[in-house]
Amino acid sequence: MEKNQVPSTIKDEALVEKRRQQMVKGAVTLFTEKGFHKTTTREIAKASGFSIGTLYEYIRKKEDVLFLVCDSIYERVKERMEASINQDEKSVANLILAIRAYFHLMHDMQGEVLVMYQEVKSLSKDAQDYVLQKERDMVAMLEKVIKNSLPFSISEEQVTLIANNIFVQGQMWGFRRWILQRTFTLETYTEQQIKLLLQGLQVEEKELT
Amino acid sequence: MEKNQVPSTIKDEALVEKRRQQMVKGAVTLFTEKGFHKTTTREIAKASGFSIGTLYEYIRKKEDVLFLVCDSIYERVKERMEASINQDEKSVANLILAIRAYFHLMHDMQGEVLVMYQEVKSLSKDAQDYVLQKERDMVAMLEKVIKNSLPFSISEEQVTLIANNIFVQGQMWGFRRWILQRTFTLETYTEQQIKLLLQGLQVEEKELT
Amino acid sequence: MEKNQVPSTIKDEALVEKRRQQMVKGAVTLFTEKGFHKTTTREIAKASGFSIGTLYEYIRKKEDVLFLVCDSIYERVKERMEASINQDEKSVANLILAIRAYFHLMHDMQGEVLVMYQEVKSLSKDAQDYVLQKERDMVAMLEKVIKNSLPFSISEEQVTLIANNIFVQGQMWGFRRWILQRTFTLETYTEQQIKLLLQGLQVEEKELT
Amino acid sequence: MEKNQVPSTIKDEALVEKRRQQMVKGAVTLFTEKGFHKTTTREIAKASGFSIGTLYEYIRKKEDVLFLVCDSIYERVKERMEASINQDEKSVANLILAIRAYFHLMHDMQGEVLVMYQEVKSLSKDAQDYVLQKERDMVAMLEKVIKNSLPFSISEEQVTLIANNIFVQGQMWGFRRWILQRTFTLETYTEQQIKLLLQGLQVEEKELT
DNA sequence: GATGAATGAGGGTTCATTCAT
DNA sequence: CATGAATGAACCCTCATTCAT
Repeated sequence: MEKNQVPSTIKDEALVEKRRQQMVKGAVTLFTEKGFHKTTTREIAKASGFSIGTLYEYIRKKEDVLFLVCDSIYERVKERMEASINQDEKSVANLILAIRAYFHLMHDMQGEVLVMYQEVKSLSKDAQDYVLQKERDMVAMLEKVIKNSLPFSISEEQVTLIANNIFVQGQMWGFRRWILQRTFTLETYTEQQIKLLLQGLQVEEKELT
Repeated sequence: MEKNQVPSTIKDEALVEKRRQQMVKGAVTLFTEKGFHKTTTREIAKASGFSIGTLYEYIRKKEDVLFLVCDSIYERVKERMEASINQDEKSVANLILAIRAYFHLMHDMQGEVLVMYQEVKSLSKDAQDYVLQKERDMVAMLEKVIKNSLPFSISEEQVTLIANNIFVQGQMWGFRRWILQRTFTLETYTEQQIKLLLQGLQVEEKELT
Repeated sequence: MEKNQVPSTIKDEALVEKRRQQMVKGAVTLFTEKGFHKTTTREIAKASGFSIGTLYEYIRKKEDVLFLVCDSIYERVKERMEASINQDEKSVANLILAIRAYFHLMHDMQGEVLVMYQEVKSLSKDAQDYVLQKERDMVAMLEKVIKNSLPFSISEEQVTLIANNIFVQGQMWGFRRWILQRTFTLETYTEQQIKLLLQGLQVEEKELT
Repeated sequence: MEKNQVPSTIKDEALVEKRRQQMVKGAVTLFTEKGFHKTTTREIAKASGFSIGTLYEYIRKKEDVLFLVCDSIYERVKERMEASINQDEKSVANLILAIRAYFHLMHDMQGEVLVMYQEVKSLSKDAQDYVLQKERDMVAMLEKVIKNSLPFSISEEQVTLIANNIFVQGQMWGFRRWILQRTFTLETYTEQQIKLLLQGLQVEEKELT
């Protein structure tokens, strides 16, 4: 289950990679502006810098573009998260680091993430499952950091709940931007959410180093 | 800015109301299953129990159906929330009551809410503003309850943040059902979120009556 | 297995019948001139006297037009043959009558028959079977007449062979028109083929009344 | 009017010949399976064992492939017929020999012949004339044998008619295979047709040696 | 000579919307 | 008021053909 779920008639794999990057970049902009359905394949081709014919050398169906976009988003999210945090370090500081990194990421990828959430249902069942799995992986990452960072143990359930809370709070920064970004900056938003969370976990300030 | 944003050629207002209820009911089901774009006007007409010609006596454009759906959703949400809570009562118990009522509501309206979030961007700018305002009203309601329920005062900012957290946690129960409803029942989910919240607010258990 | 193998969104059955007649008429001309593949659906619509949108209210796919054409051809062939001959009369004269009627028919429907033979393979397997069956019915009709008309008995095999010979000789008049219609008129062609056949069957001239 | 109606950019004529043989072989299979129109040039290239670019070094247009196929078919038919019979021998036996050879040939080339008949109209007028001429040559060959083989004289017209009958009866074995090859083997089919023909010609059995 | 990436005209089909009945 | 046949703009996708390497 890889991105070569989407076959191409082009043999040169490096070229396929390059063209698809162009495609994803152009498509994200368009999907953000008008949504998947109102974006035409010709527009995607144009925004990607090639002709409609060429577009279809690299995908089979319009839906494939959406899949490629979703795939690329999670790939980038995963990359950046893995670069930012240490999943195995055992300290609350690491959890805070992870949240900051994640919120920051969600800030940078507001458009992409919004697109993904509004359009996944246009994917085939299979593709949806694939994307959902990536999301689960992401949440699992957060769960691991949470477990490792707490000096005392909490139930699995609670870990799940908190991980999901953090996950959607990150997305919410982009989804509900019209409301939140009027009151908060990314920094104040991040710090206040962290504070609320730690209080909820009853972790003393002093325990943070 | 009311639902008569959507004009009809029919004079008999009671009939208009009745027909539109049929429409919304049929449309929600269809939109839930296939999304707004993949649902045709003919399907909406059929599901509503009348002909395509008749459908267009009660709306101008397909988008109007979506607007009517969104409007109806918020109408029902507002009604039920107002019936369930007392916005002016000053006690933490009232907040807990409100959260329970809201989560329960989100549970009952999973399909509708999901549709709304995935399709609002298909509305015209004006209609989007209208729906967004309804959402703001809803959040404002939560903010009021939060402020009234706390025995000590917290900053406006924090109230906003908490209200938004509660708001999306309610939606999240439906949005992320594939993950959450595997681990929690609506009750365990609700109670754990409440617990986490109150700890975050550092409200002592005993303060609840 | 009827012509309502091809569903229509139009409810008024009489209208469906009428529009499809227009369609078949227009399509046969076009198919004769340029073949099925080189004829566009827009051309069919135009030749039928309605818009492309209307065309698709009466069919599902372009292939349906071809099916309707084939179906209509055999329907007309069958009608005319049944009107011209008496399947149960026991005389050689009746066979001669049948051949004359059939050749005459093939002459009148040269275009249609040619189209059918050149394009059937563009039909789905199911539709092909349906058309093939109609053809078999037609041959069976000839076989019956042959059997009834001979004063002595011949083998089943020979009946089949002769029926098939007559069948393709009729079509050949249209298929090979560039060669045959230079040498023969329909009448001389018919009479010579009849003569050859009867000699082959060793039926004495005098036996014909 | 030769096969070099189809120009090639390649100078090496032997190579052109070789590549075109590969092409025709691959194309016949494809055309038989899916017809000319539903076969893509890429498929032809692949089946021929070279790239699409190379294909176009040996032809100008897709239609050229069809022409080459038709040309090759008649070339092979002519070759084999000339090898099998003696056009100048004056005996009924020779006619019988010719028919047997021709039917046998049509049996071996069922696919090819069918393709040719269903797709010729896709050729340009010029190419059609060229193919038609080859067909006329073939019929003329049969006419010559018929005339030479009869001990008494019959009219030109009748010769034409009989030649055409034989010609289509040979094709019919392939065209109507679903019906005929259920009842006959190639041998029984051939012998019965010969018998019927000779009776039609009122040639006594004993006259055959 | 051979390759295969690029092109874009053009085809089949859908569906929101209208309007005569 | 209700109906449903008619319309055509617009969309997705294919594939013959070219040309730089």
